[in-house]
Amino acid sequence: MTPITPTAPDRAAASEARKQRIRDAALSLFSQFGLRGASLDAIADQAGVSKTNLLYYFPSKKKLYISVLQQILYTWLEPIRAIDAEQPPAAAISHYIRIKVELSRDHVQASRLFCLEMIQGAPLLKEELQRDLRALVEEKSKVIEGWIASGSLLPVDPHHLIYLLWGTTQHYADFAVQIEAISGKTLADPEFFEATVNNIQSIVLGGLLPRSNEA
Amino acid sequence: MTPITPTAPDRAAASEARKQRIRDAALSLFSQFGLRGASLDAIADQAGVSKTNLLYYFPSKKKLYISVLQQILYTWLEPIRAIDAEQPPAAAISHYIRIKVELSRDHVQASRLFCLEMIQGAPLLKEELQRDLRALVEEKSKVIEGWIASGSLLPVDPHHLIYLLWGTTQHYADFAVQIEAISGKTLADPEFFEATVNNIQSIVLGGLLPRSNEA
DNA sequence: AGTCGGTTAGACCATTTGGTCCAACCGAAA
DNA sequence: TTTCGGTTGGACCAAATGGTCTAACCGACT
Repeated sequence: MTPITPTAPDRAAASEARKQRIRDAALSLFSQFGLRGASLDAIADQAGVSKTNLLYYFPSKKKLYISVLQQILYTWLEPIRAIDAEQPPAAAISHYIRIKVELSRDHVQASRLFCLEMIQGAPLLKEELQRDLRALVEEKSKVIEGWIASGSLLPVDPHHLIYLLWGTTQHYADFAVQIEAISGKTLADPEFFEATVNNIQSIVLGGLLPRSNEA
Repeated sequence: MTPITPTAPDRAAASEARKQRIRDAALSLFSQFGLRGASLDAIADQAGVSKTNLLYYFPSKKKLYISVLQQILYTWLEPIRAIDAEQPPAAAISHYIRIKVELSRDHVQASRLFCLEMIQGAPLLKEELQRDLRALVEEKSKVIEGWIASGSLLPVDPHHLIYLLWGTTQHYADFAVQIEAISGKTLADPEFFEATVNNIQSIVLGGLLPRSNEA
């Protein structure tokens, strides 16, 4: 399948492992300090590799950054792909919220890097956002509108619903420090994780106000 | 009130204006590239001031950063202070959402700098968060619990409600690029602004699911 | 006029940083 | 054994960066 490796396969595997170690270190530092704020020295250091070696695998800082970004982008947008019209909306949205909070728990750094890139104006992702993500959101909006038309969902603008879900779930990764300062808990705590999922689900699906039983 | 200025008041005023110009430029660059990513040269340049002059007013980069951060912190946490037990919850929360979305519209850079600082672990704000913000949230949580006890709000964990409100509203500032890529609109557009506020209010207060009229 | 303190900027410095160069290494094929 | 391509790292470089030093400026008060 892959082109025959010119040297022993161990060689190629070791090389790929090294690349991944570098990408991991890069994610760790980029997600904390941004593209400009993280230095190649620091990344190479954390990866346990010489800077020259890093630049052998990734010919420039920007290339490394893009490589890292590409790798997380797919994972990041996966949950929304899974939203599916066949399910009843309550189940679909509940499931989406859970998956997204899981993502915030298990991929904090990816979440933060994504956020950093957005804050900076997404110079490297703008095209992809405008093309792929926009189409994806449009498709899912159709699904939501179908639910509304069938009367199983109250009328809301699908876009804003999606933004609310994104914003809320993402918040638990990006602002984890703040949340920990206030609640003293992290998503790593299973109880807090469940409480988070349940509360978001209950507010989004049921709202805050009790329905006075009139009419 | 203030100690008598040793020189003419114009002098002091001009000086303060300059300081503010520097802080503004600093906010603009720090909020885009972070503490490490923004350079003093660039800040001085954008403020129309020599780098030496900048360092005359703010003796170090870190001091400048802290000064900027301090200035936005108060503004940033003001809306939650305004939540008040006397109002009915629907009005109080609706109002809070509107104020917060206004903040995301009018202080994008402040929002982003705040977000950046959180992502980095808030090394400079952690104490203040743990002390002031925590107390503030605790106080407001009491108010929310009062509403729940009186039956005018469905039972939710106040903390998670607050996080949901923060996350959702903040999202419109920090991820403005993404939102613009998808919706093609900005909060600067009055219609989009109103739609944003209304949709968040309606989802948070009323939820998504229609209440089947049973019982 | 002189001077005094707050203010401003140009020259300069040490360190950091992204990136290049060259010599060496190493396992496999000839 | 030699050689060869992929791999590795130490030395090095030019630019950028945070910060200092020194000299001059300027308006107010004597």
